[in-house]
Amino acid sequence: MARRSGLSRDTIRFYERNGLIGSTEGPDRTNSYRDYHEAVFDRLQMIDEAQKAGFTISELLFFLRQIEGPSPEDLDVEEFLDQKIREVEANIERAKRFLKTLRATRQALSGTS
Amino acid sequence: MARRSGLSRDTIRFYERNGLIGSTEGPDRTNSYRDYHEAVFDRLQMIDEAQKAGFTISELLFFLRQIEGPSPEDLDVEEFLDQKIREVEANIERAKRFLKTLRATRQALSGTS
DNA sequence: GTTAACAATGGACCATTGTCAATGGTTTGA
DNA sequence: TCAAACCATTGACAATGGTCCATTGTTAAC
Repeated sequence: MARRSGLSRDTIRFYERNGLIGSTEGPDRTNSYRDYHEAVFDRLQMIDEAQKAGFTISELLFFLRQIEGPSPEDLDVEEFLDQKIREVEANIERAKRFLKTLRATRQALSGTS
Repeated sequence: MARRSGLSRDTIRFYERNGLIGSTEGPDRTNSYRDYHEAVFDRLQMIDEAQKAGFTISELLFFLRQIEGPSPEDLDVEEFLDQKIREVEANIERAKRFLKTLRATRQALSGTS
């Protein structure tokens, strides 16, 4: 799973410790090797994206719990999502602005040298 | 400066310790109060943006040094900038993708409840 | 049946990016 | 002149997101 997902083994176990993913006992009960559902792969991909988009572990936890099984907290989650959506949008705008600065600097340099 | 920039005093001093900004001795030499050039304000703004765009302190250091005073390392800096520009672009794309996920989830929820 | 290569666990450790607290000096206004 | 409100310095502390290590168990190839 580590190789497939591009994450390190330790990172995956770190996520597992934090409840972001689950593992099952492997088919061979005589050892303690982990086994992962296929869905865990997708989830890891999304965790990685979310993380890079600025989600903290606990935000992810909250979010993922909802995706998997809706609960009475739905309203809170909607607010949370709206909030997060605005945040990510703001991040994108900020990044775009900063990109302009970078490009301008890059231009200035190539003119100079 | 802290009030104007929206950063905490400690954060500003943290940046100063790390060489991202400079301060001068104040006009009154009998105390040890700092004084900041007007340019420091702008720089703080940009540091904040850069930081949120994923630059580390040391990357910023490298970058800012160049902006202020071009050096023989210009070529390295061009490479560095090109690299960083690609990174930020990739971040933006990733964030956009993730935004879709968020919005889809949001939609699903509001349909449900 | 031994060895290399993998797996699990627990806990220590790490870098990054700040934040806080203790201590002590300075300024200002009443 | 005294207090409230600043400022500086130093070094400890903290949260986050991992990473590493020592120990021990398992598997597989030879």
